Amino acid sequence: MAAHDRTYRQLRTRIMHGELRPGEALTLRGIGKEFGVSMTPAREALRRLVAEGALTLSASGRVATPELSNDRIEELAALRALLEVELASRALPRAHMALIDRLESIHANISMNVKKHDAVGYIRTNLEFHRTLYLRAQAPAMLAMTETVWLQLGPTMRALYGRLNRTEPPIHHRHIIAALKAGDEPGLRLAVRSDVTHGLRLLAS
Amino acid sequence: MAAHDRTYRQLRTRIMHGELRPGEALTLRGIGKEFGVSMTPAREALRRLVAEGALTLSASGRVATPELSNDRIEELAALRALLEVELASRALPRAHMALIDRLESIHANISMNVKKHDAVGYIRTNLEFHRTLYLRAQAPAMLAMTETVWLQLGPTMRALYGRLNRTEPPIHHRHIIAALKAGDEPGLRLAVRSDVTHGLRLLAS
DNA sequence: CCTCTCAGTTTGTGATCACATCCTAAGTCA
DNA sequence: TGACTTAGGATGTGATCACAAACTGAGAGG
Repeated sequence: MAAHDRTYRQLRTRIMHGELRPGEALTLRGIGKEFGVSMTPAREALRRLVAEGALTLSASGRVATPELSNDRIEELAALRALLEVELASRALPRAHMALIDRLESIHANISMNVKKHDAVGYIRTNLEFHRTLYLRAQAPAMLAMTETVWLQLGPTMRALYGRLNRTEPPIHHRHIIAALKAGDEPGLRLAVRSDVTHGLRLLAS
Repeated sequence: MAAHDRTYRQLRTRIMHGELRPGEALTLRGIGKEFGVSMTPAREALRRLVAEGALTLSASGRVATPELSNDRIEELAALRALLEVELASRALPRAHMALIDRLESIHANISMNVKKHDAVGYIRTNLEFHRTLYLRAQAPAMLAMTETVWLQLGPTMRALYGRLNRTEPPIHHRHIIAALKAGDEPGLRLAVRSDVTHGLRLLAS
């Protein structure tokens, strides 16, 4: 596989899972050395992430993880709500029992990560929960757009859960599963919207 | 200004305005020669557009304008509806008279382009109409996301316009302006949704 | 007339280099 | 002590090159 693509993928998951702090700087030669490639593929990987909004580019060409303003966080939360409510709604008619079982299994993993106070693990399994549901919507462009929002929020999410110090798994996931079982579309929309905006709202204060 | 950025911008507007046909291929050396730069900035510009979904990357690394399936077109239309209705709704409370005057002036330009059968001019002024309205929403991330949808639809829009052979300016723009004047939010949402999905629906058939 | 083969050409990839700019920190002067 | 200066290092940019893979089209064989 192409070196630039490998580099891109690894950096992307690191960012989405919150393994990088907001404001952390990345250099071409540093990335190149870390992944054993030259500057060229490192540059492509970084510029691609910049294009997706996962990284910011300073006026002098330096690239770093974004430090989001409160306004930006609220806007991204609104985008998550808009897109994910639609995705969940489209997934609902196709959600059979196997999907619900899988969501419950992922939910158990989330609870485990909460207990272990593993922030990265928590973010990873939480996103897995959402992605598993949305995959059923059969809307790849919409899902891709949602993932770029997750990407933009990655470093900030980490900061959020660091200062939140959770002891309970997200209550809204239970509501999502219940609404899926009942085929209750309004309930599902509300549960997804609450889950998405819940944590981010209190970060922006 | 940086060469790769100049190249990127020029290509981007060409694609968004429908100056390239669906399926048209682009090469690094060709782009480089056309814009008077070497392969390096040409590559960065192309990869950035690929990252935004404006161009597709074949398995062998060749890059071309996308040929969208009907399902994909419908999905992108749904995304436009979702995002643009929200943007219009957010712009409504801030829409004062100067904005409405400006929209009416742009609408006159659209009518002119329809009369001249100028497809590229039509697409350009039509997008200008929407962007002018959405700029008032003060939601940069949402607007950026909307523009990447426009970008993905660019070449297809051109094909659409060619087979549509319009003789009248879009009726829904008048409804949008009327709703703005009246401060009628439900009416505005409906008008924007109709305008956005109108043309694209009949393309996917 | 159609299909397969293969050599020539085109194309993307990644490495390296020279250069201009930016950043940093030690040093200097008021 | 504090602000300014400056030299050295670090960093992004763009050009060029070698190489491998993919594509193209002409020609051979059926």
